[in-house]
Amino acid sequence: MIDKLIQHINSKIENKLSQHDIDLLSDVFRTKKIRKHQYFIQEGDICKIAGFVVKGALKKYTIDDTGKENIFELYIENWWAGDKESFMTDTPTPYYIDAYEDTEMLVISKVDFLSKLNKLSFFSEFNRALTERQSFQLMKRLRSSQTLTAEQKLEELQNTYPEFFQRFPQHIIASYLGMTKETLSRIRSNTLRK
Amino acid sequence: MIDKLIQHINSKIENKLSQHDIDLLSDVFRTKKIRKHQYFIQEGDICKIAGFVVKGALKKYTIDDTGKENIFELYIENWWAGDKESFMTDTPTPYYIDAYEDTEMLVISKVDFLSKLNKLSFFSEFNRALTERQSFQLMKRLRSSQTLTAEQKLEELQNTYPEFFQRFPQHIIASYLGMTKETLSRIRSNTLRK
DNA sequence: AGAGAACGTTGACTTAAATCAACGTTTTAT
DNA sequence: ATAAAACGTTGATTTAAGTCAACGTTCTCT
Repeated sequence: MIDKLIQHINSKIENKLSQHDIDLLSDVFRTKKIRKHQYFIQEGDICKIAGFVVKGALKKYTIDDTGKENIFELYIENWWAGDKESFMTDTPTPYYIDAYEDTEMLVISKVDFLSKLNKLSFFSEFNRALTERQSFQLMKRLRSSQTLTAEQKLEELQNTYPEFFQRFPQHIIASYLGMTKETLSRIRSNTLRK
Repeated sequence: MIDKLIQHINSKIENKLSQHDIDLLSDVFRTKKIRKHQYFIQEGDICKIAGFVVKGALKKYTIDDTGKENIFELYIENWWAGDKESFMTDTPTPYYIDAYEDTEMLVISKVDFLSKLNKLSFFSEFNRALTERQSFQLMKRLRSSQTLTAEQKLEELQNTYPEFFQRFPQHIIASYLGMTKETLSRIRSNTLRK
């Protein structure tokens, strides 16, 4: 199971991992299974672990005062799930993350992350690249959120992460895009008609 | 002039900079002045430099097909201006950055950034912290963009960056918040009335 | 196999914010 | 000093998307 993580890290760094690195990774990551509908984190938690999705699907969202879910991230295989801000700064998370499918993750504690991984040059390089990439994606999403119409947002997501449409139902995709399920449904029937 | 940069970096890292570090920084950063209305970067540029604002104010924006400016970032003293994605990945930027006031910056080339700074542990620590912080802020802004009303967005900005309201006119603030100047004006007159 | 939940669609109506336009005030440049 | 540009406000109108509600279909669990 650690293989998928090794592959993932290898794909993002310059030099392949040594056997020693691999042993160390096997040591600090542990398996965590989350059944459908179960929480990985809940609002108010101070996140002590972060997780790499080996198999399954999850969603990250807030719940507003009317009880509505606002979804911000969707995770499938090879994504990192968690609230990095809560993890790094020891502050309560505003998010929930729960499994939309039965999920298997490799998780690491903050203690191990800081004391064992982050001082390894391969890992800090990997982590830097990942953080940077996430920040580019966030900037793009903010831009889309502020400038695109609902129809354009849908089209962009279909180009960027087509796999989401295979894994999540429409009402979840709609919330991720910041629109209602009704709006998404209408856009789809309009664009099909063309 | 380099003093402001030194102070800024010192405030974000564990151990203070040594004289040697300071000399090195003085060496790789050069001064750049930008007069009001002049560009720092333009759409299509591959950004070869990034800059620290010593004095002045700038805005980062795209221009849509109708010619409208959509503002995404505002920079004043002690902010880093540039398109990091273009800078790091050598891709054309979609943004313009221009000076809203006469501005003085300390700029660094990508070559020096990679070959001289990033291998210094104090700088990579600083850079990591900065990138991480920006990514947290972006997540928060995306969340606000998707879940808050215009009135709530204004209130949040007044709490987060009250200094922007002293430095930029309302129509620029409005665009930064993803609303029109008319909407911002109406919100203000409504909330004053209360 | 059957009940209930989850999901997607459609229609009628509402609403927050955008657009369009006009106008007064302030700032800027020469 | 003065003309032009930049800025902010207000009113009338439009519009994209949200809300509310009903209904049919498809999963899912036991």
